[in-house]
Amino acid sequence: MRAAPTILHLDMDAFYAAAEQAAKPSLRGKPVVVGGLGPRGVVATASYEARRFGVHSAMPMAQARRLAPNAAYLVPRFTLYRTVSDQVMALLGRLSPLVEPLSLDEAFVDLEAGGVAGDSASAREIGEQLRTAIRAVTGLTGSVGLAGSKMIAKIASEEAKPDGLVLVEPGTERELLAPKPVRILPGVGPATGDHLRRAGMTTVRDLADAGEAELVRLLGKAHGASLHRMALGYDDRPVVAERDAKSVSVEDTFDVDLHDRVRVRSEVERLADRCVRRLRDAERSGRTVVLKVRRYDFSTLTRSETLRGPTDDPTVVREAAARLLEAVDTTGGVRLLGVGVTGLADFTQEDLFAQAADARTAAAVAPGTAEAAGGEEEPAEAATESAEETPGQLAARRWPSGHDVRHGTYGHGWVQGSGVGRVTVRFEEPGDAPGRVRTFRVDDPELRPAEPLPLVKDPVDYSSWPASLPKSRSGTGSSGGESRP
DNA sequence: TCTGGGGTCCTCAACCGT
DNA sequence: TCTGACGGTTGAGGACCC
Repeated sequence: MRAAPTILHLDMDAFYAAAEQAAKPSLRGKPVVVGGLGPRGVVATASYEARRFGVHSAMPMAQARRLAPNAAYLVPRFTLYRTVSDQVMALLGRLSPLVEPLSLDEAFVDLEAGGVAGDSASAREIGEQLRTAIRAVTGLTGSVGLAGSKMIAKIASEEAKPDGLVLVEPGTERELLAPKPVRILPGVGPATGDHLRRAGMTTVRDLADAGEAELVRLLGKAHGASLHRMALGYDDRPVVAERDAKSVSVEDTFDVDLHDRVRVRSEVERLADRCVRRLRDAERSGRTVVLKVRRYDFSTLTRSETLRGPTDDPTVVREAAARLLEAVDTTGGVRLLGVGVTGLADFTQEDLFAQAADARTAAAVAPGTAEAAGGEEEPAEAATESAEETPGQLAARRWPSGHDVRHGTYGHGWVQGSGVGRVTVRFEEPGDAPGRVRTFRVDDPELRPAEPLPLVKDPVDYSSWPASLPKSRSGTGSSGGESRP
C-alpha cells in the first residue's frame, strides 16, 4: 500500500460499442450491441444507450434482441479495436515504463515509477490530462481510477464511469469498501458470492469482521486469506509490465450440436492446426496438449496429455488431440470443441529438429499443398487488394454487417445489411454527419471491402506529452492536453 | 433466458520417488 | 523390508476475469 495515490487504472467506456459509434456517425446516441450474431452468441459490449434497455455483457444475444429490438447489432472488429488500443497504450507508456495491460481496453499504470506524480494533486492532474489526451487522439472516453493499490484504483475507475475520474486517498480505503457488496472484490464471482451469502456475508464489512480463519475455512487457504486482506483494503500486488502467456488455445461453439463422430474428429484437427498457428506466431512451443469438450447439456470436460518435450509441430498436436478425443464420450451431441497447449517454452533444440523434419516433409509433398493444408478461409482478404476479380469471385463475396467498404462513386461506408443478392451500405466516415444509405447488388464491381478509417482525422500531436512534472507546469503549451475544450 | 472466446489461478486426487 | 511423511508432477475440474 502506498502513501500516495500513484496507481492509475484506466478503463475505456463501453469500448467496442463506443469505437463502433465513433466509426459510424449514424449510430451515435443510439443503442449499439457488439457480440456474436449467431444463434448462440453473447453480448461482448453494449453502449450506454443499450444498457438502458437492460442489455449487458455476457447476456445471450437472443435475450438482448428481445430487450432492445431496435438496437444496432454488430460483430466485433478486433483489428479496429487493437489499433485504438495501441494508441491508448502508447499514451500510457508516456507516463511510465510500468504499464500493465489487462485487455484491449484496460490497464494499470505505476505513476510513481514514471516520475510523473508523487502526490494526490499531481496524480489527479495527470489523470485528467490523460483523459483529455485519449479523447483527442482516439475520439473515445475513458474513466480513470487513482489509488494507492491496484484493487482500489480499479474500483475507483468503476465508480468514475462513464467518462470520469475518481481518486481515493490512501487511508480511506476501508470506509470506502465496507458498505459495498462482496462482489466488488476481485475474485468474488457468482459462486463465491453465493457461498458467502449463505454464510450470512453480503458486504465487504461482513468479510472484514468474519476474520481470516473463518474465510479460510469457508473458501480454502489461498482464496480465503487473500479475500480477507482485500476486505481490509490491503493489496500490495505490483504493477507488472509484460507477462509471458502461459497457454494458447482456440475453441469453437457450433450453431447446432455436432453428433457425427467423424465431423467431431475433423473439427478437432482443424482446431489443433489453428492452435499451432497461433503458437508459432507467438514463437513458442508447448508441452501439454489440452482437449476441451462441452456437451449438449453444457457440461464441460477437459482431457490433457503431457509430451516428453515441448513442440510446435502440427502433426504432434493434432495426434495428441485425436488420442484425447478417443477417451471422450460424445453421444448426445457436442456444443463446443477446443484445443489448447500449455507448459509453454521458447523454442528448444528439439523443436528445431522437429521443424527441420517438418520442412523436409513439406518439401517432399507437391509444392503448394503444404500451404493449403495449413491455412483455410481468408478468401475475402485475398480479394481486397487484387485489381481484377472474376465474376465468380465477385458473386461469392460476403459482406459482413458492420464492416467497412469503399465504393468507386460514393466513397467510404459500412455494410448495414445484406441478403437476397443485395447489400445495403451507409456512406459515412468518422467525424462526418450521419450519411445516406444505398443498396447494391452483392457483385457490384465498384464495391470493395475496405480497411477501417482512423476514428480521428487529424489527431493532436502528443509526442511531447507530458511536458514535465505537473508540479512544475510551465504553461508553455506543450502539455498539449488542453488544446481542445 | 439458455448461456462466447481467450485466458489465469486454485484445489484436489492420484501417483511416484525418496 | 515395511511404513510413513513429504514433495513434485500430472490430470481434471471449477471459479473468475475481460
